[in-house]
Amino acid sequence: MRNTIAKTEIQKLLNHSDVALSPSEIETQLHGLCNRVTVYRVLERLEKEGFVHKFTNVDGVLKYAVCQDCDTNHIHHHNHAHFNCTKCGDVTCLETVEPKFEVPVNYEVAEINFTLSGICPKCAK
Amino acid sequence: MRNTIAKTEIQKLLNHSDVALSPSEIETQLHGLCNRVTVYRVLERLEKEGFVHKFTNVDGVLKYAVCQDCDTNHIHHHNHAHFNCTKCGDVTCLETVEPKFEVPVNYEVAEINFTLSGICPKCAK
DNA sequence: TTTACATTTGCAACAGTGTTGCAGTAAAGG
DNA sequence: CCTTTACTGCAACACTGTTGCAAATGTAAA
Ligand SMILES: [Mn+2]
Ligand SMILES: [Mn+2]
Ligand SMILES: [Zn+2]
Ligand SMILES: [Zn+2]
Repeated sequence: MRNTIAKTEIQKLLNHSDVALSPSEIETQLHGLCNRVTVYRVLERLEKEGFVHKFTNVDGVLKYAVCQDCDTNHIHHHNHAHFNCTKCGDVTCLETVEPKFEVPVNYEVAEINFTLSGICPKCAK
Repeated sequence: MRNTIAKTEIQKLLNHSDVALSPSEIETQLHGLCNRVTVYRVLERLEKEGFVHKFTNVDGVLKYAVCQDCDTNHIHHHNHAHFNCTKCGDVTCLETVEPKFEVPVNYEVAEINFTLSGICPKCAK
């Protein structure tokens, strides 16, 4: 997979962001550097390469964030929680929060999507 | 809130369904009984009245399902899991599955959205 | 039963998200 | 520098969900 300007800039954005970003947020922050469609396709590539993981936010919109441990550990585990602040709108990875649960017999769980909403520390005070 | 034909039929659909339904699925099953927009507005009403609860599926689409214990217990608790079968596409409430988790300090959790995906019992064999 | 009126509905129009096909562009290696 | 093929932009599309407004309808009072 080739290193293009769009890819490089999107990777930079995600690396420097402390919140998960949606394709449209990324497009805005790129100030017209590339087309909307390219953002989608680059993100798809970055996910395949293991640089980012994606999830669906409570509002149904896609969000992308860098993988924290995957690149170092070479193991992909994305069963952590995501937090959506209803005040500032920020969506953050809670890498340390992994839900414990038990499903009824015969259900085979492959992936989980665990999104919390409420007030984040920044907005709490 | 008034009892209209649309509302009655949508309630029937949801009551008799063992899977959660999206507005568009409901619209289809109503065979043109009412407008698309009406489905959205009726569902909104039913949710306010406490007959149904809604959540966002892994694919970002809204899903509605009847409340099981709420109407009898008069307590609303919707922190249960939802299961999305990747084979048949069915989305079901797992009323008994409630995730256990702990968030970092200063995070105030108001609601949770916990969606599992994998293979359902029907498709497992 | 009729009337009055707030609620509900249909329609049209819209915003937003995500996808696809295709022609043109540019990265990477030789 | 040339060739190959991945990548990009554009246009067009499908789908989900929302809103404003005029017309229809449910409900309760007259
Ligand atoms: Mn994450
Ligand atoms: Mn449910
Ligand atoms: Zn916040
Ligand atoms: Zn299934």
